[in-house]
Amino acid sequence: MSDGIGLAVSAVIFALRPHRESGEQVLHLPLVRRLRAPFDDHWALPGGWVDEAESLADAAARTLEATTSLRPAYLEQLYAFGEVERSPDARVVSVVYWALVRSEEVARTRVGQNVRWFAADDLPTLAFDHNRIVDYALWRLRSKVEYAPVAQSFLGETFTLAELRGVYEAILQRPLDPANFRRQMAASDEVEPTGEFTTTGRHRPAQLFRSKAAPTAPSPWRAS
Amino acid sequence: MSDGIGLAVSAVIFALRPHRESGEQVLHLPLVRRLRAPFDDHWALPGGWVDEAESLADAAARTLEATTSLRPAYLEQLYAFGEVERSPDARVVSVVYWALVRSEEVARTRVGQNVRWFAADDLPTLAFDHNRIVDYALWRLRSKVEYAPVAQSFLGETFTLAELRGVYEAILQRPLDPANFRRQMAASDEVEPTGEFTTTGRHRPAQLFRSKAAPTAPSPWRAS
DNA sequence: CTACATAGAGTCAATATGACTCTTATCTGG
DNA sequence: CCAGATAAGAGTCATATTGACTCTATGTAG
Repeated sequence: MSDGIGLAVSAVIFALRPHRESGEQVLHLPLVRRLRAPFDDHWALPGGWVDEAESLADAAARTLEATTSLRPAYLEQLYAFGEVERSPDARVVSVVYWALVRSEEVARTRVGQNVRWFAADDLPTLAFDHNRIVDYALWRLRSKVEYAPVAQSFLGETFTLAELRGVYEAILQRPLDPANFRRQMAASDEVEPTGEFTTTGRHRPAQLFRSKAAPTAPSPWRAS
Repeated sequence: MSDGIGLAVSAVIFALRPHRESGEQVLHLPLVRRLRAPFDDHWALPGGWVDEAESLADAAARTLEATTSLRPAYLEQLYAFGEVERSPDARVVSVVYWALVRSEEVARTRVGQNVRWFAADDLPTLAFDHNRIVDYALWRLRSKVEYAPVAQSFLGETFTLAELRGVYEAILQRPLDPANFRRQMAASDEVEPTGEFTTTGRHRPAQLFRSKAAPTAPSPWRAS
């Protein structure tokens, strides 16, 4: 075989949280403070070593829950990073996943001293090549949201079209026309109306929708 | 660390070759005959173990050249396959790449007893989970050709639009309207006319084109 | 009851796409 | 040397999609 090569998994976990000042929904991700060298005291993506008895995806879900106690609504492999000098001293190949978690789930979570949420567009300098990894994950999320039904994973079982549009706007960082958004969703077969309506705050009640086709898995699985 | 986990690379290498009967251009890929257990005597994707001193992409290119002596015009990571029971007895994680090689390059290559080209849509039962991997690579190639300039990698420095269209037709397995294809290519900024023309066979000479934007790398690199 | 805000439907011009026609340039067979 | 045959390359037309915009319905707050 080969070896002397460490095999790790990490995850870029996205959630929507209100920005501390503006209050707008903004993409955030949880980072973990490193407690040993290399990059002692730097922030890093949650992750860990792959167990011999678990698949890569299982390892990603496990380490993600162990470090942040989050359970994602969507999980997909991002890329395997395998440059030689990614980590000083050791050779490490990281299979990185990206994940989306619902806002409810975020609230449920206690984050301690060593886990903290950061706005995705305003990160400190991270350990290893993790800044680059986050950039790539962001690019992938923003691309994928345009052609695949992933945005729903940020929301609960049912949601209004305005809420869903808010998710798209937060991801794409630009306003979308409500009427056109509604039309595209109606045509796209991604959501379906439940009969129910919001017993709303102060405006006309909005109909609740639910996702139709469950967000499809990565796609190696589509082939099977 | 972890370990006891073998880290391998494999490659799905596509080239266009005339189908043995119909003579049409068809996607082919080279497979390697296994000479030991497990799956002794089965055909498998070319690959090998990752060296401690080389990146994943380098390992893919090296093992690919070592087993098939092909040098690809395009190489991109496909997926990291890491199910527990992929390989009997051992635990192996395979980072799989997919590649495109020019037809010239194919001709230049001697393939021996233990390396053979197969039509991509008509494969035998392969070792490990390699059939599934090929299916996924095919899906990826067919998707990607619709929005990224990868088809050029099958051709040489210059080519006519008819040749390029032939590549698309072979990949997508459906005829494309010549006039519409020309229009889209003109609009797409992917190719540019050289001034030269084919000193043709028996018809009106066609202008030669070359690719404009070099086929972009995977995209973790676009972010940097 | 009035003002206001969002839900949701509809209009219109610009653009992209598929199917098709027409002209031009070359080779081949008589 | 001329008459097909064939592909190159330009152009036409009906249709679908998209962005920008308008209009009406239905709730709450005062």
